[in-house]
Amino acid sequence: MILRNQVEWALHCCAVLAGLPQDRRLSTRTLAEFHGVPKEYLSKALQALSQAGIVSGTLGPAGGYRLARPADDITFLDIVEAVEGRRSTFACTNIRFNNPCRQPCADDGTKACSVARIMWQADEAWRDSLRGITLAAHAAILAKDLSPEVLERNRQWLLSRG
Amino acid sequence: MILRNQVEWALHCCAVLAGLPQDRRLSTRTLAEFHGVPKEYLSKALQALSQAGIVSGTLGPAGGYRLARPADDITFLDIVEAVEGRRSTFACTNIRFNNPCRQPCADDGTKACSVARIMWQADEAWRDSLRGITLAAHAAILAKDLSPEVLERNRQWLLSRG
DNA sequence: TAATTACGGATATATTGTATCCATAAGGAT
DNA sequence: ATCCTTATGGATACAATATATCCGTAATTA
Repeated sequence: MILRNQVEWALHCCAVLAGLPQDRRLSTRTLAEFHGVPKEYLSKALQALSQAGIVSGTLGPAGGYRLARPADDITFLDIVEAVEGRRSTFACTNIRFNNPCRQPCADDGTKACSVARIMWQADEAWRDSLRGITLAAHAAILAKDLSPEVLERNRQWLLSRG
Repeated sequence: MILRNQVEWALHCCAVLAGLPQDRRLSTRTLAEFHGVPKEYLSKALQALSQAGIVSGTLGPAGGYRLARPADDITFLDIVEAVEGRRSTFACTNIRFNNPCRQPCADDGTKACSVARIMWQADEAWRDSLRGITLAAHAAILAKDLSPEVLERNRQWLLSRG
């Protein structure tokens, strides 16, 4: 069980977009070169983000992507779910109903399986954690991790491409 | 991203074993019939549990599996990790190092990527949640969910098989 | 008109999950 | 002793998903 590579790419792309002026756009080509990942496949992830309303894409030359909302209104969970989907990591197939000695309606079956409830509760803890981190909060972390020089150099390289 | 079917099977098998006397054993055949899952494939999950020291398997007729430890000393996380492995759901490929304008040693690279740290923190929240539920705790939940009659009927069916 | 872009569909390949089969060793019953 | 049942582990086949590429279309700018 592991998340798609696209999740990592999408998170880094959004982090990059969050560090730029809202009106500036970056093309798939630029984002792919910056991160060293295949352009065509990255495009699929960006399209998923676009469809989820996290980024906004425009056509034509000088087109590309920008964040569709303020950075403090986009959480890591938003991005992960846009690319990975919203299904729980645990799929309950209701094997309790396969029980050969179970009489019909012995238990009503309206309640979810106790095992599934526990697993879904853990998923919710995972989501809560990711819901607690916005792109703005991540930018603050990044500012502590990297030197101003590195951040500025990246910024200039990206803005020179578009 | 989704957990193996084997995780669900392993959890239910362990829950069943937790409801039986410690000295009684259940065979793969019985566990597979009870849950309506393929015997050969379930066997792989039980072998993983055995190798992780969660259940103990013995050979020969009247052989089978029992819990290797008391039910209050086995957590959901133990079982999930035995079957699914201990890798994080997020694999960091360090795409930050692909940055074309990055100068060598601009940042030291000893620190994990900020994105990965956030994702791994969420994984830890997931693990914490599963670590908090033991098989004994689950048995108490099950006792509330199901009627004593159903539990006893299951118990008798299982003990009659072995 | 030409070039560049996002977008979406179709396809191909690689990796992983699911499932089965078989050989082996060990324990219990006859 | 012999036979049956069991766990264990290896090998294999098949299905589903992830990864990646290619192409056609529409929109936008120069």
